[in-house]
Amino acid sequence: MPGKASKPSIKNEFTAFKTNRIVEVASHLFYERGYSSCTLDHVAQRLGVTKPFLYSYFKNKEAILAAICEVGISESLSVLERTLAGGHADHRSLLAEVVRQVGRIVIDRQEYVVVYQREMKHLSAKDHERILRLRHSFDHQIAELIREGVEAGEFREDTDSFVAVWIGGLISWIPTWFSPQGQKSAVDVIDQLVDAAMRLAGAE
Amino acid sequence: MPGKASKPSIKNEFTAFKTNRIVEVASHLFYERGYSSCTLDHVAQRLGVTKPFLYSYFKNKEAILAAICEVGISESLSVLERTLAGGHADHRSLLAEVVRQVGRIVIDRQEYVVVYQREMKHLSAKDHERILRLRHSFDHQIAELIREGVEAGEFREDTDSFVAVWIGGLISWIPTWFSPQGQKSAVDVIDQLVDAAMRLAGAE
DNA sequence: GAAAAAAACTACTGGTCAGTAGATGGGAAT
DNA sequence: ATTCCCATCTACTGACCAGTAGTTTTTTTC
Repeated sequence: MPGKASKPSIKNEFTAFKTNRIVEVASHLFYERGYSSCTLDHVAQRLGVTKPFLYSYFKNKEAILAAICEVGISESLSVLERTLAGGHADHRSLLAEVVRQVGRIVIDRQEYVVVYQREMKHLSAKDHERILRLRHSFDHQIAELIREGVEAGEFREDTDSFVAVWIGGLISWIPTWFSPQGQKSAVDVIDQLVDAAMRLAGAE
Repeated sequence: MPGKASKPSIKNEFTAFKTNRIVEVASHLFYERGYSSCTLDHVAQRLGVTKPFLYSYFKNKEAILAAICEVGISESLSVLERTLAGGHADHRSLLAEVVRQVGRIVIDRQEYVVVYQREMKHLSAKDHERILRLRHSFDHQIAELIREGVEAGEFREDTDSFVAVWIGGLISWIPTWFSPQGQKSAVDVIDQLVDAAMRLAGAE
């Protein structure tokens, strides 16, 4: 059961491993077929187990979805906070670095992010609210970063801190069109993303 | 049945009206509950009719979805072409005008656009391909507009025409966060959108 | 206004699926 | 070796739903 803080032990590691595998496989299938059209029998089959197995690791189908939805945003938040803490010279390079790292996450976690965006509304009110708070915290910190950067004269002074939302959109949009098999490599896309974010912030 | 070119007549107008109402109501319910979780009985009930009624206007559930998905992109395309035709002075104002108009469409047709993005994968291969072609045509024409603008020296010369995709992302992202009840009015958002698009294109 | 045609309805089917009760079997403890 | 326990499974239920067959109601036609 995720969200439970336990002492580390061989047993807990096994449990964590299995929980994780369920989330991985479910995420992939939800991505392919959509949450409502993907059955738990499908997920179980792909894992080589049976449906009741899933129910000993998750309360119900929705709990699996919640676990999936949390991955992208909580990783992004922790990268954001780590980057803000590690002393970067100026707001410009700070923003660039955050965008670069989060861009990497949404590309690596592409399917999780897409499932989150598409299926969010199937979350229980509680899970929905919790995850939305994480998202708002992220946007808010980016907005703050931009506000400070404008004050410091590093971004064009007519830049509204609301561009944080536009930059968030840029990032969130990637997983819907990016394909690892496409012509553009992940690195190319991330470079372009960083460039686009800097343009939006007015940092030339 | 949509996609049928018939002589105008009172009868056809009635049919078109009913078809349209089905699409409207279905779009709203698909938006709220998701395509797979929304039953045709629900749609019928909301319309004050019964399920077989729907089947005399659409072949099946997927056909209703296809009709919904087509709205946003086909309106955007026709606005794009109208704007390109109506002689605008320069590429800068041409791009601004297209973005403004399409921004207006995605806000007005918010629910249609979101359903399209979320539920696209439930379309039949045929419908999916047809609608994707429309989308690509749009992106391609924007890319062309930017390429010409760069050549004409109206946009920064280091602007890759791939920013068309980023601008498309900016636009497509709006319906997922914009709320008519929110603090920001539609006009504000569109103004900001146009500003953001111009920054991405490197038109200062 | 009767007959024919069109439109919409009632009532059903066959299949699907989240979630559960109780069985089973293999490892740990005594 | 026997008991117990935990993980997992088999087998089921109750509800739901896309799509349809055949009937009724309304409109059109003559």
